[in-house]
Amino acid sequence: MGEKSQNKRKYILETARKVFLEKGYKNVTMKDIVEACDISRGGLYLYFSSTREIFLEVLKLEANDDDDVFGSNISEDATAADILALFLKEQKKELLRKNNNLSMATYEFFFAEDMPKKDNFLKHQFDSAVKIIEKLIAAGVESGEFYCDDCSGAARNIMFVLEGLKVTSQTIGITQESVDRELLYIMRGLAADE
Amino acid sequence: MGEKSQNKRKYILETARKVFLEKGYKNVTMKDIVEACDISRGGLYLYFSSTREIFLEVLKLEANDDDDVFGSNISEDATAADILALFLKEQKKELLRKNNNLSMATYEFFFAEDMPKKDNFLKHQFDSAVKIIEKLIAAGVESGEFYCDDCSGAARNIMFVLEGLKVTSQTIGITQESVDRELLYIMRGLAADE
Amino acid sequence: MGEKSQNKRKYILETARKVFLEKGYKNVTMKDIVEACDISRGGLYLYFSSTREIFLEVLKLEANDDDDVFGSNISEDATAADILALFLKEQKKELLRKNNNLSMATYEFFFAEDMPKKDNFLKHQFDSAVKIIEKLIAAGVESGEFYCDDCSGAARNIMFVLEGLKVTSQTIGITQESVDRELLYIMRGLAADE
Amino acid sequence: MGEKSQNKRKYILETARKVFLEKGYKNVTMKDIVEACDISRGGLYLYFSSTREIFLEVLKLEANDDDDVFGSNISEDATAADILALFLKEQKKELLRKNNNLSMATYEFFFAEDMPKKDNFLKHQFDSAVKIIEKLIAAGVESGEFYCDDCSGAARNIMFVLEGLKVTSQTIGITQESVDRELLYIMRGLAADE
DNA sequence: CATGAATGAGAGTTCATTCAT
DNA sequence: GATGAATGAACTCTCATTCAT
Repeated sequence: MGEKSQNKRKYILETARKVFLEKGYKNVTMKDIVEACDISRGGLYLYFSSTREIFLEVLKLEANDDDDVFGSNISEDATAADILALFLKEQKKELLRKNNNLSMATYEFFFAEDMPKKDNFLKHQFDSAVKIIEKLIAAGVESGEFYCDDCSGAARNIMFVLEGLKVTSQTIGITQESVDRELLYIMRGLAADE
Repeated sequence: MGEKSQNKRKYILETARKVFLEKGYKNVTMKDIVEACDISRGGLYLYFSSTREIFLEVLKLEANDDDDVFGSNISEDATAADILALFLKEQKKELLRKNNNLSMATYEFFFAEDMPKKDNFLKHQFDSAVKIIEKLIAAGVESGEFYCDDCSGAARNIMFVLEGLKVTSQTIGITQESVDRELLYIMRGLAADE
Repeated sequence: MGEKSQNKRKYILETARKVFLEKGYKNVTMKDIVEACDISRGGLYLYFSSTREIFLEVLKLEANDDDDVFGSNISEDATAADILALFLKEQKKELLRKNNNLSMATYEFFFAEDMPKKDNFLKHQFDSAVKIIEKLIAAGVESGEFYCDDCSGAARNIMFVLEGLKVTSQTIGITQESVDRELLYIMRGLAADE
Repeated sequence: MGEKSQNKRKYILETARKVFLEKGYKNVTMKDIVEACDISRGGLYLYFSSTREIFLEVLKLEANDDDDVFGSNISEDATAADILALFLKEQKKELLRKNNNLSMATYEFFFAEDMPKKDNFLKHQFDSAVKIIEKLIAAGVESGEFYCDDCSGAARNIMFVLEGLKVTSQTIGITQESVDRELLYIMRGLAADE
């Protein structure tokens, strides 16, 4: 039965997600997932044939969930600055969310596996985020909220800082104050009155 | 003989470095290192007892070598802007150096292993780099080369961007133009005439 | 429905035959046959319960088909020598027929499985072939075509040579010339003018 | 220690031989051999990496032992007929030796594995045996013991018969009388007074 | 009859680690 | 110090076989 099968598939991915959350990527074995799901060894192979495949599927689900980030909670009359602030706030939440966050495993995955650098979905995510931010800044400049003579550069800069924060939060840790300070620095850099 | 022993130790670390360079961190086994060093399995254990320990030692050596980065090639009458530009240029070289660079393995190591976040040498490196950049900027402001009302924030921002570039270069790839653009963006942000 | 069921049974055997042809005996799994037949795993078990059983059934069908070998294409006034020559020609065709021939799998089957040596149908085939050849030779001697003072021995000798050729063709290969030479040698041995 | 290592290697091969003798080729697993040798799983892999490899090595040893067959027990003044008779007697012994004989496993091996037909040592054995027999017959003709106008054909015929006997003895069984009868038939075919 | 998801035993393989020499 | 054979735990993966639907 296709539906039942789909449910089980989803169940496995959700369970596997928790395992990756806890143990990272490379330390997870098929056996770990089998045990976490409480299914048989062979049963797992009916659905997926490697931890790599499972992790990629988990990431896909994750990406779908993330798509909502921008779409919701934006009131009709929000200004560009409001939206950018909201976006950064979301990022901050993400950064500080210690134990419900796949960044660690994701980085590990991308470092441990040979992924194509030109065409992977991390790149797509990065590039599309840059575009969105660029538009927001441009809109802010238009409306007089922001001052910026290189919207594209500013957008990229923001994304690199966020990336830096993200990786830093995983390797050397980062405090809430640190994040606030960096995001504030960014917003200030765009402020019209500068 | 202590000296002989030290030499062998060093030989192992240098050889292991090449292995990590080629295969990353987690994919390297004690066996790999034994084979690369062409020593006996038991022999390796006389010096090190895990890949983790070896990798940490390799990183220590690496860190010592890196200390020279700032110390050399700076002429007496270099201005703050000169020095900062030089520093960024070094960073760029590092970023683009594809195959003689342990970043990949280092990131992998920090993601795959449970490291203390408060006290690890990546943090020390980061913090001391921030301090140095901050001083440079302050000196530049003093001399009128730079304009900046939050030297500390600017320094941290630079380091986060660099970290973002570094991780990005490993996961989704980065072109020389991209690096140039980002570094230019940073320098412009400090330019006095802004 | 019995008839429908019989058809399916036959379909499975015919499909399985192709699989054995391609992969031999021991390398074929129930899964292989299920997939080749495009039926369900459980479905196959309704008809057969092991590859061994299936192979034996395939061989039975095969044997039935082989019974025609002698019956057809023999004109009324054929002499004993003609018929023997025809028989050897058939055997030659069989020997050289590379890919539509179950010998390989059959040998493998008999070597890999513990079969009773006294009572298996290979033995029946062998023994009845010996008898037929013996009669042919006797008839040839009667008619003056052949010379032979041990028809039974000659018949067995022919069958052993054929068996040797058959196994040799599978293990170390055999050329058409080789086969011709051997068959000619046999016929010459029987020739009356020797 | 190379010598010790060689001894163990030999011990494994001898033990494995017994296993193949008992269970054939394809039914033997690495685990079977490990258990028969009473060594560790990993230990076996230090020496061999598959049952195929082990079987090939066993066959090599076997072949070396077989080389003596012709060399020994031949008195100075033996005639060609004597030597041929001796050879056939050896073959007979081999054929009837039920449980100390790798033929079964060897055939199984050659059927189950994809071996090159042009260049495998079975072929070498076959071809060189043909040559030896041919020479023997020629010598016998020379000395007046044999009559034969196609020594080469006769030699090949003998080998094919032997091959047929060999395979037949494994698949449908063969009695001592049968073997005697066939060998006698062969010798008679060569007798000068025919 | 037929399906196909599920199970679990078992084969293959690799390696960290030890230890007698 | 140094060797490398040996161990055994752990992991991957495949299938024969069952059973609820």
